[in-house]
Amino acid sequence: MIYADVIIDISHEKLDRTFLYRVPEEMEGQIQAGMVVSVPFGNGNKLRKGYVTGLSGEADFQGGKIKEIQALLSDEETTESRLIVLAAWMRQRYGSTMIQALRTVLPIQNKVKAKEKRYLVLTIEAEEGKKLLDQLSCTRYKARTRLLAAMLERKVIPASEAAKDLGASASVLKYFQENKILEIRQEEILRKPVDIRKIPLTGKAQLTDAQKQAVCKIRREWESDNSRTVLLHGITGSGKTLVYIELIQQMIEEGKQAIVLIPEIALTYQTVHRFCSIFGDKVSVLNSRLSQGERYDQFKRAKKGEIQIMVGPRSALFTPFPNLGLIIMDEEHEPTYKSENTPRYHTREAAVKRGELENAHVILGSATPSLEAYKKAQEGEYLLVTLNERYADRPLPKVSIIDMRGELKAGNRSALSRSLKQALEKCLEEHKQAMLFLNRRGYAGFVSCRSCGHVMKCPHCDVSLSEHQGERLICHYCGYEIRKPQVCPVCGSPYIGGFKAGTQQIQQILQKEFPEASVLRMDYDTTRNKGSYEQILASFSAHKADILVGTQMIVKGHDFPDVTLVGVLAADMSLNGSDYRCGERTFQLLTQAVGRSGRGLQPGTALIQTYNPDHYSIQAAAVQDYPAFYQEEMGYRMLLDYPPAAHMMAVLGACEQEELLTQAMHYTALFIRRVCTDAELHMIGPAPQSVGKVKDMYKKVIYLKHQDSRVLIALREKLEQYMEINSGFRKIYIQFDFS
DNA sequence: AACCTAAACAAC
DNA sequence: TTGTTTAGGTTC
Repeated sequence: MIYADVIIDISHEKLDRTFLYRVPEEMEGQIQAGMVVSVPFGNGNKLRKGYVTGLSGEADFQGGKIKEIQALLSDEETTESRLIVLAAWMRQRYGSTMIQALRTVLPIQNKVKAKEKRYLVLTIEAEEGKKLLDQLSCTRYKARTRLLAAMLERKVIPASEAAKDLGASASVLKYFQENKILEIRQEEILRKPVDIRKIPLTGKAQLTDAQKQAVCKIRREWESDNSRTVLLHGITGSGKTLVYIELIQQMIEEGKQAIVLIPEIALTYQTVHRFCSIFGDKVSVLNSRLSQGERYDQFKRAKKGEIQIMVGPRSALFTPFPNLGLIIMDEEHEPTYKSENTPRYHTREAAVKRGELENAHVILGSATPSLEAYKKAQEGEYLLVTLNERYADRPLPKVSIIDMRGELKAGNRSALSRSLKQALEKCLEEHKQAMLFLNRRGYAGFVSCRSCGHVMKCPHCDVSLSEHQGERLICHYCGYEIRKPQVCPVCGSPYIGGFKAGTQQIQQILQKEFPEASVLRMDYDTTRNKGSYEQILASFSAHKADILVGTQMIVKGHDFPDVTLVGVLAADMSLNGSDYRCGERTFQLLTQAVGRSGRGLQPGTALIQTYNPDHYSIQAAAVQDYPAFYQEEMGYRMLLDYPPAAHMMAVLGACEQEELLTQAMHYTALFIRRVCTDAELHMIGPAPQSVGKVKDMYKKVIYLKHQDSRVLIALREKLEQYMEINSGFRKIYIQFDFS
């Protein structure tokens, strides 16, 4: 007798576990984990869909109430079954309900109405049709005659075309339908988000020797018995994409499919363009701006074998390809690869897991690898492949670090240093382009009163309001907006003003300083409309503007050959974060930003403005020395037991009532101390999260560090049980976050 | 989600 | 006492 563990397809926390069902004898040979079955459930024995997650020889459930599986809804092992195994792994690794994990992994969330196209199909023989046509042409039925003549010629005509070009109204169609002369057939059409026709096929570019060597090294690894994940470390401008393209080509020739992961929507435009120009309609795209229906259609197309390459952000990892051969994760270090929703999975880990389950190769690519990946490469768990030369021997840009404290001493209080101003002048004279990077959107970072020091804060969040153009104050966390007050609301002083320039202000300053130059701005505020992102990039790429000012979204992956100057306006901004990763983040942003310069024929320069010119992240980024940075940063992580030196789990709590949250987190800490007496476990907190209140929700956190991730996972499971039983946690939202 | 049960509540 | 609403529990 065989039993199956089945998860019922009902989204409810309390149903989020397996139920044991008996497998009827006739199914014993076919049933497998991952299959979709129909089972009687609940008091009314209503038939419901369920997922088989495992099979066992004996029943570990007593009570004699075990019911029998009604039917198999899928009759073969599907791609989805492997995705279900991936979901089970995610549930266990990151902590979530199985249904939540299944929902992130399986595209079938809610039924989406398929878009349809209607066709007219002739159902009578040609001869009979001709006879009819002769009869009709003698009558006054002009529209009927026209339609029949066209139908005889083409047999199948799209309904829209018949209506528009032939003037075939509904009454005409009705006549033909009633006399069984033609039929209207409906065909589901799958929406295509990329219009391939607009992108010309260009074919592949020649690989450089360094790229060829990298490809060879990767292929050799793939031929070995237990091939490892590859970490492709290529400096900015070394042409990692060409290496990807070469390897994808190989996969397609072998009849396999490839997934290309990119950090976020921002990057899709250029990457997709690049892939489409080589692989044409074999490519499809996913991004968060696609509608539910479009998104679902892309998965369907992949499953049907219509496409071979899927390009998209982290959700593209779950594309149900029938024979997945390769997963490429570009810009592997990007923080957007970490999911913010439960299960809070990291795409890197999930990609490696999926590669393992599907027997597919995985390549992680970056100019500034995450410490996690680089450490694994150093230890031999990943294969490290390095690209050390820029494409076509272009030199790396000359970088100077500008000490802004010196500027202050010299009496320059502007956001632009004197050297940057000079460099901009020179750049504009030579008719080249410049990019200025400032990671602060809006007009000013915060607004405060010069006489009493009062800072304008958001009433719903624990952050200061940012000033935007048009005398508006906006909260960047919840979107709360008010008019800028004329006088200080506390002391009544009129001396109230903004501090710390944002991108809007920089744009204004530039327009004033360089009235003849045209300045584009790209940040969250200018890219909210569909297509605006592409528009800005396209117009800057066509040299319709001289200077591009923007937040971090401008530093990633773009290739503008005319840019010879990059200016980083406040390099230390990301250094002052409360996260242990801020050094790494700063290094990555700066390296990527500096790498935008000098990608064309002209050598480039870069200027980094900072108040911390001696910080190792800034120093290492200036000379693009990753190993040096890694050494330094890793030493710091080891010292303080931060990942990847140890594993860390954050217990995040959120609640509308501050008191309740404080108590609950206090008891959580006590519980942790009680159940885990391991001296190796380091606990920090409970403490307020870096932003202690967002949208009227108070937020607190406990950090737990341990060398062994299994200890943390076990602890998480105990905590989940504790919180399930204890009614004090009813109103508290708890999330677990691994890093 | 769908169903059942017990408790709370209102009306007779 | 009886009917009606509602909160809470159970589902292999």
